[in-house]
Amino acid sequence: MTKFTEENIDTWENTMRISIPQLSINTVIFRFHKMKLQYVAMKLVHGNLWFIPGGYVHQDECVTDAARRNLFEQTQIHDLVLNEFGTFGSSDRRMNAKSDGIEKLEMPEGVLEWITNRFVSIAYYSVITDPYATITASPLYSDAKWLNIEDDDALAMDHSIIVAEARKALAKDLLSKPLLLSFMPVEFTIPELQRLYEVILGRSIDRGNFRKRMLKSGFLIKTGLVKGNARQRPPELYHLHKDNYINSLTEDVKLGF
Amino acid sequence: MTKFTEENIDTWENTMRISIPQLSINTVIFRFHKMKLQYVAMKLVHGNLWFIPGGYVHQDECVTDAARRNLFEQTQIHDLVLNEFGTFGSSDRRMNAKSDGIEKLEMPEGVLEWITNRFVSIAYYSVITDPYATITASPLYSDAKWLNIEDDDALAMDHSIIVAEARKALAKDLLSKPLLLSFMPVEFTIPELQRLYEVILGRSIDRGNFRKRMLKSGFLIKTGLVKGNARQRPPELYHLHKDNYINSLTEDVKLGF
DNA sequence: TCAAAAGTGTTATAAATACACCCATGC
DNA sequence: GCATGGGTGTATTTATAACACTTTTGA
Repeated sequence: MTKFTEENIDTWENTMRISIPQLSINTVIFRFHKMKLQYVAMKLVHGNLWFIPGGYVHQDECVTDAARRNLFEQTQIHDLVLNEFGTFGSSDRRMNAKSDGIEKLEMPEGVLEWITNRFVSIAYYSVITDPYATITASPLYSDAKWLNIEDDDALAMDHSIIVAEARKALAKDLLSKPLLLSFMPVEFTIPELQRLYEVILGRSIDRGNFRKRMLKSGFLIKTGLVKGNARQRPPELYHLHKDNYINSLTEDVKLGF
Repeated sequence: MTKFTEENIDTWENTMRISIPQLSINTVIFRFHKMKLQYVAMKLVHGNLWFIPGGYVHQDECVTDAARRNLFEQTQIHDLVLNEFGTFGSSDRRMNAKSDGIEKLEMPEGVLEWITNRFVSIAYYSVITDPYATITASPLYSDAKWLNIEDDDALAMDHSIIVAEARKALAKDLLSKPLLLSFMPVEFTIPELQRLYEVILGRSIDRGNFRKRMLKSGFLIKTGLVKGNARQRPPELYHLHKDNYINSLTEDVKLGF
């Protein structure tokens, strides 16, 4: 796709008409896949610039609904975790038509003006359960892929910063938001869970202590099955006791008194 | 002030020209005054509706700078704590010309249209050191006062919710942001500090344990003076050891392993 | 039998919690 | 003296952290 079709132009003109100008949504879509924390990045049709998914807020729609609609358009999944974690609003926050290869799309002047305007972006993160994660592209983007967060690939604009902040938000929300419901498949092992915590927190955790603490929480139910891995002792499979897990969550801040 | 002056109209028309439409800033300005956590509310000229301070983002200005400029316009103080804590963007988020008494201001149609438009608001909180807190009004507002957060007065629009969320943000930031530098005067007592923590956290704290924990942190320096209060043992005065206090702050999340 | 990773247990230290008791002040 | 809130100490429990040992598997 090297230029806009008539249909694309109509879609964009409609979007511009019904959306709040200069305000965008960006969502960091996470998954935990093969022991890696990953997020979705999309490539602009021309050039080699990668972005995280985004969209606009319709006039008759609240911001979180816009984020949810956007997420659905991108993943075709309803009812995902969706948490707002910050606003990105530097004064030079805009796409560059030349360096970003947007002008090669040969879009109408009005659309180009809209797209290259200064945008304030409200940032969300979401979590997708691994096997159901297919991402659909949009007219602007020709490719979508999962990047490992530990690889810190360079993204366009301030999107690398947004991803980094999203990871911090994950860490802060680990005890208060039901993230495991989305991160973990129906059955999983404690070592897998530990890797998730480690990559979110960015530090290693003692195996014995992690296990002890997790089992004491009371939301891990042993299935009796084991995961046949490789040439080592197979880890035991657990599933989440949803109610106990939800009840274990707390907004409390640990202050030490 | 019952209607707009020529000068006000000029100011507003300039604001509209240079600001991002449908995007606003709101700031909850806190102080700790006479053992109460308070915030600034401003009354619209007509009617009896109270709002928290707010403003707009100029095209050439980043969002946090806009919040800072706004705060300065309202308080005449530079360099205050300013933390973003959320976005408020429901689809019906707008002022009502009739019920809010805005139409009585007899402002030009363009200004009225701007003001009563749907706005997405980015919310900040700030903290002001008690004795320096004078608030200046604006053309829209005839009165400004400090409200006690525990009184939960009803504010216009979603502003009560914004204030409640701001308090939650204070609690979350208590260990990671240097809030005490702004909340406490140069000299203060440990019981005063404890009341601040209690009102922010919304729960009572054991006196002995609070004291022990605070003194162990190493950022409280005894001045040797006491605060002559009333008919009881006078509490000792302390001041903050700024470096030690800053060093004691941490972004770490306590997870238990 | 060996390496590798899982599972379990022990111990030392530190932190959280719940109190009890004394102290200084003004009335 | 006494009520009031401030300052101090202690004991119990719980949590954290470090680490050693055992188990299970496939090659």
